[in-house]
Amino acid sequence: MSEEKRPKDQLKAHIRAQNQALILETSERVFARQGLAKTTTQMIADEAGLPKANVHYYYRSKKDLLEAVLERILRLWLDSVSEFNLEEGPKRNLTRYISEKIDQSRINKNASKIFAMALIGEEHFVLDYLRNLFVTELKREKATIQAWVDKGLMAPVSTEHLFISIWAMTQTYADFDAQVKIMLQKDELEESDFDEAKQFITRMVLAGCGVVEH
Amino acid sequence: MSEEKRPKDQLKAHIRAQNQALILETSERVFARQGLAKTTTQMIADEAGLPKANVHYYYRSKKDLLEAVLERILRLWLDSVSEFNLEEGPKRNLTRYISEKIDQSRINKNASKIFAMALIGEEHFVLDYLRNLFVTELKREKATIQAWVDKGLMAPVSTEHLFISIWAMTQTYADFDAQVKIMLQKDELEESDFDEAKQFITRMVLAGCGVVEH
DNA sequence: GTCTATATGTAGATAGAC
DNA sequence: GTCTATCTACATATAGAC
Repeated sequence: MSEEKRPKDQLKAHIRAQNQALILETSERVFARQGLAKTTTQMIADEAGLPKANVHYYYRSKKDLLEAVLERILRLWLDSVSEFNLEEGPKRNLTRYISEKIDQSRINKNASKIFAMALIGEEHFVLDYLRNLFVTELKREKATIQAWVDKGLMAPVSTEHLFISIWAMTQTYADFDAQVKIMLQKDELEESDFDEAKQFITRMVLAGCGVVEH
Repeated sequence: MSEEKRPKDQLKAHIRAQNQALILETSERVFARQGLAKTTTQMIADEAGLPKANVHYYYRSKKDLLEAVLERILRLWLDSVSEFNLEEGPKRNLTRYISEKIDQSRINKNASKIFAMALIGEEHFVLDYLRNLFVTELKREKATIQAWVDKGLMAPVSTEHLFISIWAMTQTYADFDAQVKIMLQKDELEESDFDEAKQFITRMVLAGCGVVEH
């Protein structure tokens, strides 16, 4: 009975996917620029070139839309940072991790800002995500670091404070870029600024963790 | 001609000062809890036990009120961190600076959060303040650090990236406390958590800057 | 699936009696 | 200086024609 409907369904599914993608991309820009609460569905609709009712057709409420944006951000985000590789040792791993985090902030600044805004506003959606992340990811990294400590490759440090510090330092270049620009007295940050940040942060982390050269 | 009015004027001035203080303190709590945009003058009025029109009598607009809150925060803030003392050398100075910044975040968490929210939202008021701060304060600190480098007391580092990192690490314990709580798996942060943060951050900064022991 | 028109709620702000 | 009542604007969200 639904045989004849398939082509039409496929077309509809295509339109749906396209419009949803357009709305999500536009929302990410507008949310990052205006702030979560100041953003209106009207602004998003205007910037996407759609009537407002169309936005509400795909995402019933503004809250639904924000959560869809956050989900997309977080999914892409996890993929852009490598897991620790036990055999390579702390020096290479920490250096790569910091580099990837800085790249992530630079390349997808809007995503980073939205995440920070949701976190500072204590959005349940983001807190729940972090709790999950903690269980699945962080515990593994913690075990890896402990193994390096046991092998004498680095000093015993608090994994929690280490990650808190690395995240704070790397994300500040995206989330508080207005402050960073004032500090560096630049109108826009260049790739070289991010490279200097990488070097400085890596140097501090490796030295602070007493990572042995090899 | 105004001789007889003085007592009445003094009373009015007293009432004004008291009400303004009440409104500012309440606003700081509500802004930090709800976020800048989600906060309504009605919420502030309710929590202060005043009618909304009374709030608008003292602060004509919500924007005026937010700026008054920010001004109060920033004024108190500068006073709570010591300036660098050239003779003491980098180890003592950096250790004290980090300790004071962490204390500041812990003791006045709401102020720190409001500042972060205003910064991420790129409020002109805060950006202008930072530009002033840069000119007056940071240039002096930069000269001091350069003097230490010249004396061989520490490695040559970028003052800008150093301050960006210290600010990021110390403020993250206040601004993103929800994230920190999840990482440390605690319902509330205790003074001991902040002490551990101090130690970890200090260790990283001193080691990363190659500060010589003495 | 699209979009105009509209319902409903609530924000910021003020007039004007006390 | 206080506070009720109200104005205006605009937000979210939806109904219903196309």
